[in-house]
Parts: sequence; C-alpha cells; structure tokens
Amino acid sequence: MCVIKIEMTLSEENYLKSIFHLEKKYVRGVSTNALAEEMETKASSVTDMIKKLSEKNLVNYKKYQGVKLSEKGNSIAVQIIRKHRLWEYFLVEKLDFNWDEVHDIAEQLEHIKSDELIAKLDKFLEYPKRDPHGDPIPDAEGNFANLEKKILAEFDEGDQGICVGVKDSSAAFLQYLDRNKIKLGKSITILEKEQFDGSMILKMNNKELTISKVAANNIYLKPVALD
Amino acid sequence: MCVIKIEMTLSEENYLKSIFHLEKKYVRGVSTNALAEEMETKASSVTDMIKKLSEKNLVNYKKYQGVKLSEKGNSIAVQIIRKHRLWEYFLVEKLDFNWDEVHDIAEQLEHIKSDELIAKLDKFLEYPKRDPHGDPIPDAEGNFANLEKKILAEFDEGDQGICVGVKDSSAAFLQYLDRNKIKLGKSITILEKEQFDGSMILKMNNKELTISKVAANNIYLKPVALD
DNA sequence: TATTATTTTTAGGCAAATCTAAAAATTTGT
DNA sequence: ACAAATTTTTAGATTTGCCTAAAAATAATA
Repeated sequence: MCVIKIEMTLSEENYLKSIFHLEKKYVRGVSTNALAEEMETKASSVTDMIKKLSEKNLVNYKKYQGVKLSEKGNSIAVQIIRKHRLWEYFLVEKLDFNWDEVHDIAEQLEHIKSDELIAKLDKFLEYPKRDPHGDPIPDAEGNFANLEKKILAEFDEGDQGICVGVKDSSAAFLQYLDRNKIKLGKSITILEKEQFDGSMILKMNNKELTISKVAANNIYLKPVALD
Repeated sequence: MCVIKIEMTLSEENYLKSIFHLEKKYVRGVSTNALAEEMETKASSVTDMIKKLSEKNLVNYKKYQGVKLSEKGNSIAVQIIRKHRLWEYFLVEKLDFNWDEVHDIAEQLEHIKSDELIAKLDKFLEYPKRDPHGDPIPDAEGNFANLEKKILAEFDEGDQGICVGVKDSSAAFLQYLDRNKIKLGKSITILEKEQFDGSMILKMNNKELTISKVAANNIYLKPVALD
C-alpha cells in the first residue's frame, strides 16, 4: 500500500478520467483521436499530454499505439470518479438538485484536493453505493460494488425489475424519464414487447406506459426473481 | 442590476479577495508590496496582475499609487468571501471538521462556479449569519449583517458577553481555544483585569479561567446588557 | 535639497497547456 | 503490394501566471 501523493494538475486529472472511461470501449488501447474528441481538444495536444502522463508512469504509451492506464493511473482515475459520484449524490440528496443538473458542478468539485474531505463527505452521506444515475460509487480502496443490472430492452415479457440506473445521462434523456415518472428504485414489469420496433409496454406505479426501444436501451433494471 | 458574468481565473479571484481584505488595513490604497506578501509572490507579478484586473475594470489603479477595488471588483470579492464562509460552515456543521481544519479546503471550494449551488447550499444550511470563526457571511446581495462585537481585551471588570468570533484564525490559536473550552456562543463574565500585564480572569461554564492579553486581543464578544 | 533607500515598474524568460501546419507512421483499398 | 487516406507525431507559436534583474519613480534622511 503505497500512499505516495502525486501532484496532479486539473488537466492531467481530466485526461486520466477520460482514458478510464474510454478504456471500457477501446479495450486494446485508447487512440489519440478518440481521446481528443472526448477532451474536446486537438490530437496534437493529446500527444503532448500523453507524453507527460507517460513520464509520470500514469499511462503506458508507445508511439502510434494508443494509451492504457497504468495501475497507478487507474487508481487515481478511480478516486476522481469516486469524488465525482459522491458529490453528485450530495447535490441531489442534500441540496435538492435534479439529476440532470449535477454533472457540471460535480465536474468541478471532483478536483478538490483533500482525502479527509471525501472521507467525511462519504460518512455524512452514509456511504452511498450508487450515484443519482445508478452508477456505482467506488469505496475508499477503489472497489466498485458489483451491482447486478441488465438493460431494460433485454428483458422479456412477464419479467420484473427495479430501476437502478441509466446508460445515457444526458439532460434530455433524464428529463424524459422525469416526465414519465421513471425514477431509480421504481418497480417495473414488462407487459409486452413489440416485435416490429422493439418498443415495450411496461407496468409501473400500477399504470401502463409505453417506451421506445431507444429509451429501453438506456435504462438499467435489477432483475427481480419471480418464483 | 446588471448580472453580467465575468470570466475569472482562479488567480484573479484570489487577488480580488486579498485586495478586499487588505483594504480594511490600507484604506488609502493597497500597495504592491503588501499584496505581494499576502499572495506570497513577487511585486513584479503583482504589477502584472493588477494591470490585468485594471483592464477588466475590477480595480482602480494608477502607477505607483496602489490599488482599490472598483464597485464591480468589490462585489465579486464579496461573493467569493460568501462562498468561502458558507463552505466553512458546511464543513464544520455538517461534515464535523474542527474549526481549525477548514480554511484550506474552503480556499479551494470558494472557486467552484455555480450560483445555483451557493443558493442551494445556503438554503440547506438554513442561511447562517456567521462562519465557524464568527465572521459574518454576506447574503446573496452582498450585504454583511452588522454584528455587534467588541474585542474581549476592551471589556471592563464586571462586564459580560457572548463569544461571537475570533480575530486570529490560525490553527494554533483555535486549538488553544479548544483546549480552554472557549467556543462561539459561550457566555463569559470578566471577573478581574490585571493592570500589570493586561491578563484577565474570566468566568465561563461556572469556572474561572485566566487568559493573557494576547489571547484577549483576539477574541470577540457581543456585550450583554446588565441592568 | 541632495543623496540614499525603498518601492514599483519594465524588460526579458520560463513552464503548462493549448493551437496550426507540416511531416511521419500506419491503415485501407484496389 | 503499393498508392491513397487516415492517424499520429513533431515543430513552432500563443497565452497565462509566474520569475529575475535592472531601470524608474517615490520616499526618507542627512
């Protein structure tokens, strides 16, 4: 357990975070262009930063081969994500923000430097396991709780589940969910699946609701075993 | 009421805040050197920054004459101080920090950009009027509550007051106060004032306590009218 | 008041993070 | 496989905030 603190600039932290997220999609290495798009900057700037992160041993990099996070880089990225999600939870649960309003503010708060602060915030919030969008909040050691969840579109007629998260966190989608009263924790039963366009008729709050395949592809349910 | 938002860098915000505080002491204009010392930087750097702030009309500046905040600069500085003190209150009251531990973290949090965040934080904290050190928290319009307070050393024998603040917020002094159980809100009666060295014997919590003149010069009491 | 001493400003540079333009490496298509 | 297209890197500038060293202005003092 080395607890060597590394001086990180805001920009370096944001790069690590972006690489972390892109690694899910680009398992064999994140390309310069993909990272440039994510960071809304130019490929040449990315190359510069990657070299810097590589010198600090936070990423593994070989020219023209893309980047991967090193173990150290990964654990820093996870801590930033932990901070981001804890702050999101705080903003929604304590300050009464809507779930579509918190991202930009959490984006700033995640860079506040104080381990003590995060430990105390976590305690104050009573160690939440998921952020307001249902994404898991890693613990202080960087472990993500393994939260069972499946995309709503993959459920079959008659299945039942609890809404535990969303895949798309855009304000537009979150507001669509609000209008249809779809919230985390809600129990949902699949009544019908339309072959033609993949839309689904659900039962929720004892009412019927039809949603498109696009929407169903962006909602996570935890399956409920029906015996 | 113009609500023109000005892009401010972290450094610019810190300069405005420092000028605000130094203006209390240097009423006829804050000198370059005084500001350099406060900002822990060099006079030449201060000159550079002052020129920049002056171009933005946030300070009034004439070469070799020191700076004063403009109206706009003042109101920005006050908003930063509002944020700083609200966050300090949050850290102590909600996250259970000690009052000597919060300054550095609040120093970071005060730069988070979101009016909505501060409005909601203020509400969540139930509109506190003072920070943990007894300093007034300006409201959203920038008005400081006029809190009556006098330096403990200026009280006379027989006087009584409520501890409402400290002048020195250093960790060393705050920890000294903790050791002697002196907290905001405590009722204090002056039993004796020693002519020789200015030390005072106080009654607090129904116990007697002797403090030095140095300490008494850094504690604020709100006088209690004794009829 | 003339001469020091101090303060403040200017001039020129540096590091971080970005950019544009051009060169080099890799990938694709026929 | 080899030319064309794409991706990635290099080279050279720019901006922000800071620095040192030296010059200019102001203040202090004999």
